[in-house]
Amino acid sequence: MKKRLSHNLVSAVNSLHLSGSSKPLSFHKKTRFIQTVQTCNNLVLPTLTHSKILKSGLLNDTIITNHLINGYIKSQQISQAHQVFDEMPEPNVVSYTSLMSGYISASKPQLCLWMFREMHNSLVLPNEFTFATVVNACSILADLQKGKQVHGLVEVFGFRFNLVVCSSLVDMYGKCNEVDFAQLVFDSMADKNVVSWTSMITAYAQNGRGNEALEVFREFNLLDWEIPNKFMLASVINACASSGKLVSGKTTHGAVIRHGHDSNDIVASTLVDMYAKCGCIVYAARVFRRVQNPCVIPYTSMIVAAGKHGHGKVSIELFEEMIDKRIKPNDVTFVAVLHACSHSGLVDQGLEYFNSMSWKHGVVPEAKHYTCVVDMLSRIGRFDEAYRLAKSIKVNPNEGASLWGTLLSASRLHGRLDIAVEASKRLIESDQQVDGAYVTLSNAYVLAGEWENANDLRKKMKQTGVCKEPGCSWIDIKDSTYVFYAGNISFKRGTEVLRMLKELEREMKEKGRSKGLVFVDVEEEAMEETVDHWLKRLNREP
DNA sequence: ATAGGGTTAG
Repeated sequence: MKKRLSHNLVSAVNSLHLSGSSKPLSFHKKTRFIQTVQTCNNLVLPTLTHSKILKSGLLNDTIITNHLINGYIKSQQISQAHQVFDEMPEPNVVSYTSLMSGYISASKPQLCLWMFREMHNSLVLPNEFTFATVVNACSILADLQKGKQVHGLVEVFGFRFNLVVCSSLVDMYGKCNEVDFAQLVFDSMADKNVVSWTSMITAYAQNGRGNEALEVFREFNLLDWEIPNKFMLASVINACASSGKLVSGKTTHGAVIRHGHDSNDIVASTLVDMYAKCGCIVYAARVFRRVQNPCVIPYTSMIVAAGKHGHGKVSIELFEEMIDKRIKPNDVTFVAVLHACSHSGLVDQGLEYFNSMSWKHGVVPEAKHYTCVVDMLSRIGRFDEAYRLAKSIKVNPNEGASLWGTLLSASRLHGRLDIAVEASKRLIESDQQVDGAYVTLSNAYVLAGEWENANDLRKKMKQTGVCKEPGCSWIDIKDSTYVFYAGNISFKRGTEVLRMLKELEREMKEKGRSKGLVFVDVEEEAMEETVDHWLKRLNREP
């Protein structure tokens, strides 16, 4: 590899022979030059060739300069690329589009949009590459408004029949949680390929509509003109995981093996995740151990899987194993570890990991990590620390919602009304999950016996039209899905379930694990009666 | 010359 690089370097210089002379290059030399820049993948080469081009006066040649821009982008020197762009007398579509996609690979999608606006103000017209790129920026930002604007321009410029542009539109609508729009675009497409089908499946899978994702997958298979690839299979398994479909998950696992994708890291990660979410931790572990040289992603999935099943110690072992193998943990890995510690009561170890993130592993804690720690501390009743930590960081509305939401539900469980009030105030301020905040706070009042406050809050909800959709869980048995709504036991064998819960509660109390279960997830006005009824019943019973 | 899809938490 090293040899090839230095060879490139030499040939770059040789192919130019430019020093001093400003003679136009021969076609042959230009081609040689372009080939050299294309293969460059180190930091020195673009700069070196840049200076050669500068001396030769070739910087006015748009094609040559575009190659230089791409050279800088490939070697991750986006600001240099932009500088070259700025000095171009006549940038064309490629110059603009290259820089735009450069900004995306530099994880600066905002600047990609900015470049697109610049382009719009110039006389250069966008092409299908430009649109695919800018739509991609919108989906990374999950910016529906921008996405729709760009979609309008796609129609205006006549790219609505372009396969790639439409695939990225499907993806964009999916990432913006507008699955029905995604379906609309998908249905309007004349040409479809594995990528567009995968985008559609992913859109459903990532929006909690696993059934429809599987339906689309079935439709794809019925066409029988292309076989699913690893991208598609990963997405389908994700759909199974998020809707708890073990049987479909196993069937898809079969397809993964048949198509020879079982050695793929990411596919294995989705399988680990799917089995863990469907309750089969043993299968999850088996799939994980079969991965040769797992990278950070399967490790993280397995850490999550163990943590979810209450094996926090195993999560920690996996983390340490990973570090020993010199695999660098990322931000998600730490969420997983902290989450695992939190759910297994390994608070001190969790705090230790949290404090070592930055200096030991080079991962700067973000809001989501603070949220985990707040969760960890408040779970065991260390509210004052949790509250202090939550107050100490700056968050955007979205992050604030999960941060204060975590604190709110924990403080309700522990009956810390003061913190519950404070947390819900902040939650309502963040203008996210307002419905949930109202309900949880009102439940906290109920728990503290402050019925009047609870009623006031209910009234306020009615006035402002805030209404909470009832939460639910479900399980698939054979071909049927059984759905259970929060606060509702009016299904078959409901009383049996309640009796079982009481029994579990008794055992937990005996082992000192719980101060008592809370059965007050009043989600709807109409259910208040039944819940009150239970509450009284539960209080009456010893 | 420049473009599209997969994973991990709550």
